[in-house]
Amino acid sequence: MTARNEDPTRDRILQAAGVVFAERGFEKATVRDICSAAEVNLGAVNYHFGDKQKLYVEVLLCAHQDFYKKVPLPQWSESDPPEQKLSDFVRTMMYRLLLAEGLPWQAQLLTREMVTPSEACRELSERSIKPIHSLLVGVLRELTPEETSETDLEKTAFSVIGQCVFYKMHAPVVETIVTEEQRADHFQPDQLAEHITRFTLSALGRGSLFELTSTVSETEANS
Amino acid sequence: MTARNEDPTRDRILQAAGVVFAERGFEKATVRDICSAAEVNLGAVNYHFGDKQKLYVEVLLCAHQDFYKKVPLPQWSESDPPEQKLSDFVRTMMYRLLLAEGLPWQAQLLTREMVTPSEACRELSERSIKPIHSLLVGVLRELTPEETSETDLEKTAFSVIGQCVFYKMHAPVVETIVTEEQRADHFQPDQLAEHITRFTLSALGRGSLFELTSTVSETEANS
DNA sequence: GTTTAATTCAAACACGTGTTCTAATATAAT
DNA sequence: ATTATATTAGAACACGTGTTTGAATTAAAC
Repeated sequence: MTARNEDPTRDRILQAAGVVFAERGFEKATVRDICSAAEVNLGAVNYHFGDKQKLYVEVLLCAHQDFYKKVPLPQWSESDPPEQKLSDFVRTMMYRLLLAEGLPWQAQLLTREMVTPSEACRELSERSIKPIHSLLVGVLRELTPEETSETDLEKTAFSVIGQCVFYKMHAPVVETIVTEEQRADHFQPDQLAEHITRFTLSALGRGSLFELTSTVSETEANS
Repeated sequence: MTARNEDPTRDRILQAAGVVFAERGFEKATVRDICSAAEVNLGAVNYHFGDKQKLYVEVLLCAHQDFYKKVPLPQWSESDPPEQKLSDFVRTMMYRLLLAEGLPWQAQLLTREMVTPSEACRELSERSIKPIHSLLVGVLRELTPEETSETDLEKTAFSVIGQCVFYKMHAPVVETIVTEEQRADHFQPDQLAEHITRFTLSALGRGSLFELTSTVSETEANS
């Protein structure tokens, strides 16, 4: 049948476990579900991976490698204005967070770990998170005074990320507050990204929140 | 309801279930734990409440009533400057979120529901969330131009709340990025509240983030 | 005091979970 | 072909969960 493509049950498990874990998370995903999805015997997980947790770590590792090969972090040319970089960063963030359903399971799984890291493999989650964080800090450094402390930069980064993640994590909350129409009309990823970008730029003294379309303008609206 | 209370095991269960649910959440809290903590027979939960879920709803209802009688939302005098109101709001938020351990279990439980609402009783969670949200929107309205749309106000409110909630929800992430010392020195509730307040005010065109230490932060302004 | 209902208690039940066991089978080396 | 090893299969195990049961006990009513 299959020459040597994807038949070794180990790979089938890895694949199936990926989507099941991505859908349900570590706790709620059962070994039986995974084996059933992989069309593999129940004992196979323990035979090939030792136990459920080791399988999870393995899956996460693969997802991490796959994903960051296929979807590397954006890299701008040095000359790009930092406002543009921030805008891109936020938009990418919102896309990843809110459209993860449509993306391959790797993205979903990593997003899940980023948002609710499992106590199992913190070290691994760090590897997904830290690059994103430093990228953002780098952009923010271009947008803040020279003498800004590292601590303040980090808090600012958390302010940006906090805004983004909120819409993913607290979708239920948002749903109870804004109407269906409002959400359809004004709470789509692009619009949210624009709001967050403008809010942040305004906080950093670049542009103002509501008045002008100021993403790349030079208006020094100070008060 | 019943004039006579004190010991009826029902109350003991309610009390014990409160702290156990607050600590571990609905899923991870076991009926055995609760009954053991209440020093009550295992079957008592089912006898008095039907099942675990009905008990949870009951507990949440009580917590909600208790908490909002004891700790009502802050109400300022009309004359208070809106900057002060925002500062108070954010600080209260951070205290509730980050110091919930020290607060009675009701706060912890409600915070938990606010942050990860259980599918069981969404309607109940709404009752905790909406007042907070409208309070914030009210404050923000004073801080934004008249013509600001309701939608923009709401996004701005989510920007504020997102920043606050981030430190609660993603504590693990923060821990991987900032060092222990940094956290002890610069990431305490008061300092985070100040950053968030200044970030937000700056975004709204009031004050600037890093330069001046103008805003209300240290001044003991109790009302 | 007797009777009746409500409550407590210990034990067991039903079920889902991760894991392990042993025999059967495929795969490869000799 | 024979042997040795690696893998699979299905069943069973061990354990934790919420829930139920039925007898024992208490409290109340008559």
